[in-house]
Amino acid sequence: MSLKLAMLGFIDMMPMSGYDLKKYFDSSVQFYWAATHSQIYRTLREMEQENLLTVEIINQTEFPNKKVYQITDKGKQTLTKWIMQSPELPPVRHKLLVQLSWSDRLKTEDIIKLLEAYSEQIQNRLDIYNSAQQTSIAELGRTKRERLLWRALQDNGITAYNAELDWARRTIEKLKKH
Amino acid sequence: MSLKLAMLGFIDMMPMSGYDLKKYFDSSVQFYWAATHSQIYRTLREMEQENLLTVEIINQTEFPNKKVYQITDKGKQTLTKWIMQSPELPPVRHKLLVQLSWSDRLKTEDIIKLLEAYSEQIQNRLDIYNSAQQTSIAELGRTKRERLLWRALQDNGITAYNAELDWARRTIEKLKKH
DNA sequence: ATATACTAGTACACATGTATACTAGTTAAT
DNA sequence: ATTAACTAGTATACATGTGTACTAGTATAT
Repeated sequence: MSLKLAMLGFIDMMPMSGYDLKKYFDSSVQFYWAATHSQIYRTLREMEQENLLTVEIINQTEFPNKKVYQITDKGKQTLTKWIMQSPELPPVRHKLLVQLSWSDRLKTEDIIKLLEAYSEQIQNRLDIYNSAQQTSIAELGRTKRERLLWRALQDNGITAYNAELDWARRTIEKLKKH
Repeated sequence: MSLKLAMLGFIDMMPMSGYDLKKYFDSSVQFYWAATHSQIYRTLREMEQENLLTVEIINQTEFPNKKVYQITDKGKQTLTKWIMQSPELPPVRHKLLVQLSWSDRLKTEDIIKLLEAYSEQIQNRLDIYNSAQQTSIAELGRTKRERLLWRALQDNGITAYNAELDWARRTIEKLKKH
């Protein structure tokens, strides 16, 4: 449902192809709702069958032909309905925590190495979030309030990853003191 | 893989049935790696075929018969290998953020209601994390260091949800000032 | 007396996500 | 001259996760 929601939102901004959608996903929502191209093309076909979208085949000479999807009235109504759905807690799938659960069989230094490697990954992600490019995406919002919202989405990632980084450092300290 | 890792870890503590496993999942790892009973029973069969586990059917008179699974040597080796795997960033599937992405079509008060409903969910989750029951689970660790680790897992959840709660409140304030 | 919850599983169907291979022309780089 | 990257999609297999129905006996509650 959320994949369809995200896709509908983009297509509502502007009619576009699956190929375009994939690029928009990768440059914006990727960090809180990633999608592969297989998923996107499959879901476009589904949404067309559900009459949320209509297709038009655009013939191109220099490039392969493309299918441009447009949102229908039913699609717009569905979009609004989904946006207002009561929010749920994001499901967590935290592999590192599972690893740590059973890591008592490792040497303390190896547990610390796990946490340090993890911290590095987080730091890389934070670097991307703080990059000028990410910031400028939020400024593409169509209204002042939409820009405020998009900045809040970016803030969410930065806040969450900073908390995670703090936690990793605290945990490393506790292991060292132990 | 992580499901198998989590299951192997439990069975390595003590031979047990799928039914037992489900209960352990629900009372401990559930918040960072949830599993349904369908998934657990299916995966037990797979792991037996891969020679990570052996089964023994225990006949019971007052209850249905049960299948008790035990870890093999290969299972123990695999467990250690998986624990040491280089950590990855947890994939994020944050539906609320997708909703907020396209929420500019709502009234500001309705966006705030979304964020408030979300905060409530987080608060509920935090209450569970802070409950005496959750705390005592960490104290069941078999060694001092394992207890330290299990407390760190609990700390991870508390830290992450507090950060999320702070973010939601900040975002509500920004929307109100707007 | 009846309904509910617990124990312990099997069997499916379906939804969602991932990974690759394939086609096929165009442009840019080494 | 050849390789790589870009555009735009199809096809398919597989992995993972969710939901529900079914069996069947025991214990507890109303």
